[in-house]
Amino acid sequence: MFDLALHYGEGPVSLKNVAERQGISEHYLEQLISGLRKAGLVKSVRGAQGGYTLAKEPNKITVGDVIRVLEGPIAPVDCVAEEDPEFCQKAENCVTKGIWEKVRDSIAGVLDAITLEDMLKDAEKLQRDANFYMYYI
Amino acid sequence: MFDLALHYGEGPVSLKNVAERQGISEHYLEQLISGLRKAGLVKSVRGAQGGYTLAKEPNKITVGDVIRVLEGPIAPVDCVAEEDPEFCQKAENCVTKGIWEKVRDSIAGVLDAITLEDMLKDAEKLQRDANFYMYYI
DNA sequence: CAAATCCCGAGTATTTTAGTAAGCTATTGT
DNA sequence: ACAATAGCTTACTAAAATACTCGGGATTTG
Repeated sequence: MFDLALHYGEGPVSLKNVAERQGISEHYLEQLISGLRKAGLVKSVRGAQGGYTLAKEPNKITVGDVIRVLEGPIAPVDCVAEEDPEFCQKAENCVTKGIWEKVRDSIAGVLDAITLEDMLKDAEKLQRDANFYMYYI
Repeated sequence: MFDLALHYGEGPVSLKNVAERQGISEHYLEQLISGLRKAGLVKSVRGAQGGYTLAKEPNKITVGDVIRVLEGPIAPVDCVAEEDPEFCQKAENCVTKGIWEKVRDSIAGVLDAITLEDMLKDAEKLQRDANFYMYYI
């Protein structure tokens, strides 16, 4: 998704290209992006010169959106999963459940606050810093 | 650890009792508490009438302390583990690493802010609420 | 038509998790 | 002394999750 954000507005990006640039197997990417497409985060264009594009602007997609599709609902333990939490008999007077809920919300808070656009900015900064050190040495 | 906190100041608590009260196998508890003892969070007393006690007051032990012993260093992904993070070639200009660091710190922040004493208070409240509903119905 | 791509379902190797099992060692009460 | 209690240690295991690979089909473009 970061790679797609990087080329947002330049037409469809093929998985072959993403695979090469990011060092991830094309087959594996296909599997991952399938879910992202079904979730409406990317659009696909079939056939030669086809590929994928983000379905929304990079600042409208959060890391939380992506993670929830790829990894499932945020859930430090199953009984406090964001979706379909696993039923537990002891839940009524369980002291740890409240703790896991706090953990879950704190994770979600972080992930939902970061957009793909934020990642682009961070990447630029990383690049600038790398260049700085290059010249310095 | 919560059960030991519950009986803090009453002498050693045997794993047999903890196992019965908390519905966890005694054998499994032995395995878990072994690490907690080595980490200095509990003290053991061998022999008949022996058992375990917290090594510090409940307000001096955080959930983070316990989790780190039982589950290892906090690490949403291995490359940002609190201890001995796994080396990654791409780390130099990895955009996601920073995100995972924020997630890690946010989890640690929650867990380190809750003490066993806090859990005792929460448990009391859960108990009060349960009683309230019992009378109400 | 052929090449480039997306699309889909199955299969797999490794690791982690949450335990079980068996047997030893230390202490205490009678 | 000795039996009962309870801690201590190592090894094993069953099930699930993870991170993939593999093969083949469906679409579109030149």
